[in-house]
Amino acid sequence: MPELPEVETIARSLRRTAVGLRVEAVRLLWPKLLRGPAAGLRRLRGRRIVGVGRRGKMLLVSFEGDAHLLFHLKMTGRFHWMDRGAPVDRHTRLRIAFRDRARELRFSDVRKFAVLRLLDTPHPLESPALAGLGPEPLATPAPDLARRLVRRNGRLKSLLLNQAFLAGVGNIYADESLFAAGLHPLRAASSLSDDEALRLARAVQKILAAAVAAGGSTIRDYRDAEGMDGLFQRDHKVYGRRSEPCRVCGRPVERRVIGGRSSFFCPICQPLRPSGAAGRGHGRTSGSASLRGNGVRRRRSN
DNA sequence: GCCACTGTTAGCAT
DNA sequence: CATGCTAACAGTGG
Repeated sequence: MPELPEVETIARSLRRTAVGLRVEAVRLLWPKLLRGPAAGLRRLRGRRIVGVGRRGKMLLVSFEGDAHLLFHLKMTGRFHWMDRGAPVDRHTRLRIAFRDRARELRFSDVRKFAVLRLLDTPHPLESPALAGLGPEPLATPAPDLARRLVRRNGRLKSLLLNQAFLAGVGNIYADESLFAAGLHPLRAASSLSDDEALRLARAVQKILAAAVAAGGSTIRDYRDAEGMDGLFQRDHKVYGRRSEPCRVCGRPVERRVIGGRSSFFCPICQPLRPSGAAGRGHGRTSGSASLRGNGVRRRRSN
């Protein structure tokens, strides 16, 4: 389900509604949700929620005393505010009740892919659970992202989905970004001209920012913690539009499986081989430095 | 009933 | 480093 814009929207929703509340009880209904001993959750009793954050597609709920719940929602993870006495849906995996509150926060997950970790550190963002993630697309200058792109060999589609390469982009926003950049999902990243790489970096940022502003995309299940639908699905140009006319050129949108994921693109607007004068070869933009070469050698992390 | 499909990703083989 | 396959699980739709 949720990619960066959806998780960001949920984080904002929880920030509005949950920060400041003091925990009365945490009940884990599906023990496998939590990586680590369930007993640890008892420590949260009596503590207030002091903040809600996001890193990539991970949601971080922070409590007093250096305790944090780190959620990965995977496909179908959702939060709901419910009356404490309301019937518990069969997909509810976790309940958090608060002092002096009639409503409790429930986490549900139909497919049981979601993962929860309890962190006890003053610096959760440096925890090993987040260590492998690539940069935050909206907090990294586009030229830096472009430089990373051009150093890789894989297909654009797979690279954008690779969380170690870039954190937070999933199937919807990868396809929408590639369309916005006019680049074919099968293009090798290393074949991009400097202009193309920069175009893609900016397209990713533009699409993600617009999606956050629209509250994410509601295709099926997704809602924020307050039950609100996202609206960005209305702006999808290619995702889920197989055989429908491209909104720019009118030709049918194509669907193909790439790297095991269904991929939607317009074969005219996103040609595999660049045509026309723009974007051919490895030419550098006049007056600006190349994204390639004369770079500092990367040292391998130990 | 069967089959294909789904917004994710870890693990393993090649 | 890249790619392909499987599995984790449940529901929906043809």
